[in-house]
Amino acid sequence: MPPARKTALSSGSSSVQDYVKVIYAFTEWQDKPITSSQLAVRLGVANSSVSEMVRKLVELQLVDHRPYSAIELTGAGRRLALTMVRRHRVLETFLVQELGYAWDEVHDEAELLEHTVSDTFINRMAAKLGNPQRDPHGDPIPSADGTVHVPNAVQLEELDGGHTGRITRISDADADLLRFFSSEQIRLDDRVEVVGRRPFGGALVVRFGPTGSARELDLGDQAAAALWVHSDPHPGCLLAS
Amino acid sequence: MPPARKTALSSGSSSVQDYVKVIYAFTEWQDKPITSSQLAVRLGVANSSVSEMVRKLVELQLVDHRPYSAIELTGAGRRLALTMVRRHRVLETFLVQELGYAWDEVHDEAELLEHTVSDTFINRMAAKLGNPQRDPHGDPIPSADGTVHVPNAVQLEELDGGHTGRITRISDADADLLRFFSSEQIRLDDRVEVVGRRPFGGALVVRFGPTGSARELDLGDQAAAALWVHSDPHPGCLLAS
DNA sequence: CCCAATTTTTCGGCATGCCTAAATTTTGCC
DNA sequence: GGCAAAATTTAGGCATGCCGAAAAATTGGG
Repeated sequence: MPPARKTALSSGSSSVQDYVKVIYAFTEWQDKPITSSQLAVRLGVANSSVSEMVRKLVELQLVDHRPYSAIELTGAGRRLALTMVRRHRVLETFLVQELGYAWDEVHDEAELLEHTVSDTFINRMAAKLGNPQRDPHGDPIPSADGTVHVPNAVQLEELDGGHTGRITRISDADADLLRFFSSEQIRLDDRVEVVGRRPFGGALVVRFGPTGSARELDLGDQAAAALWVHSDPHPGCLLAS
Repeated sequence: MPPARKTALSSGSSSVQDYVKVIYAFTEWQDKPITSSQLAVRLGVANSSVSEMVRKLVELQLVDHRPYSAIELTGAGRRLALTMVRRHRVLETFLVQELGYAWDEVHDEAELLEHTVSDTFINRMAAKLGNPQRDPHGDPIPSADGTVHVPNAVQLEELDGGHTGRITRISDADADLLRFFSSEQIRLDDRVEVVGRRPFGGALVVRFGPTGSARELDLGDQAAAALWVHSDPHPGCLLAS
């Protein structure tokens, strides 16, 4: 008897889910596919572990991979990844809105729960929340059928002086950073203006808050990379025709 | 460096938690400690697996055990078990009250989640629910500090004809049975009267509902064992002086 | 173009938990 | 009390995922 034939789309083990999720997250921003060693770093495992697991993911038809080349999700892999992303973000939203968690507390809890909860559970949470489109950090929540609307934002880091915009996304990867943003009262949907950059690769100077009472602030590289901005059209930039 | 020294009270693996939970659940009703083979049946694993795991539980000082004799929880074991029971029952209550789950849907979901959630998560759920004393099946919810009030109920099965009482607890072990109770409109806190027993080990005849419009019903052994009743004092029984 | 540095894979090992089959110990019936 | 049946433990294996070390493939600088 064949061993209980996986529902194809269905979960896979907790490890499989993590691998697929990280591969997806990488591709979401970089346009290059992820390499074995980058995957190892992000998962905190040895390169050899990645090699083995990737072989398994190929068998499960979740990724495409030729030896010594980069790793790309298949359609099924992408669907699984989107399921995991949806779970994670619905959970985070629920923790904040219904259970009074703070911004910086939700990531780790969601990271654990996302592997365990049923689709029913997620969908009922989402329904209770009114099927929100984004989570507390501004990350888009894929719908149950797997569609996502990724807002076209850029990292604050990449904007030149003079640009203005609205914060649409704040990376939840580093809880300390989130606490820093909290303490500086930097929040989703705040307006922001890039003033300039301190010389010799120094901090980014930005202005936050309403145009009258704006606070000026120095942001280090990590902070500037964690903030994603929907940039307003700018005189010096004709890309947005 | 010693390997990340367990917080003593802290979780243990998912398997350890299940073993401890089943050992506890058994002792909650039977006054004899559980044997190896009974444990195997309840966990759905082979006897040999139990032997191995019990050795590990002894090492972890969660149970006491001499070879070939029964298995008993230590203080730490009981504390861990109560933590798990609390988690399970808070989860069940939350699923029913906040997410609109039905009675018979919650057990399996809670069974999975109880191993994954943090204490914070459980305590915030409990707080949101107003720190309930019992779950949707009437099972008592241990408080965060590990105190439980077990209502002194007996299985309906064990009552003789003529006894009356109130249903205080309905075992959630069998979802089909729960659906049966639902369809028969048998609910927590309903009054019940034992009419008698069909001859030759037959079904138990009981009467449910308000004294005027009561329905009479035959209950099989499994159904009668799943219903726990707080029995009223009875003329023929002088145990409650 | 070639060789050394880097990346990736393979190879043996470890830990967890489970299994079946084979001891071993206990129990209960006569 | 003895002996067979039942319960329990030990022994040897399997699957999953991880590791470090060693081998193999790729790469990039001279």
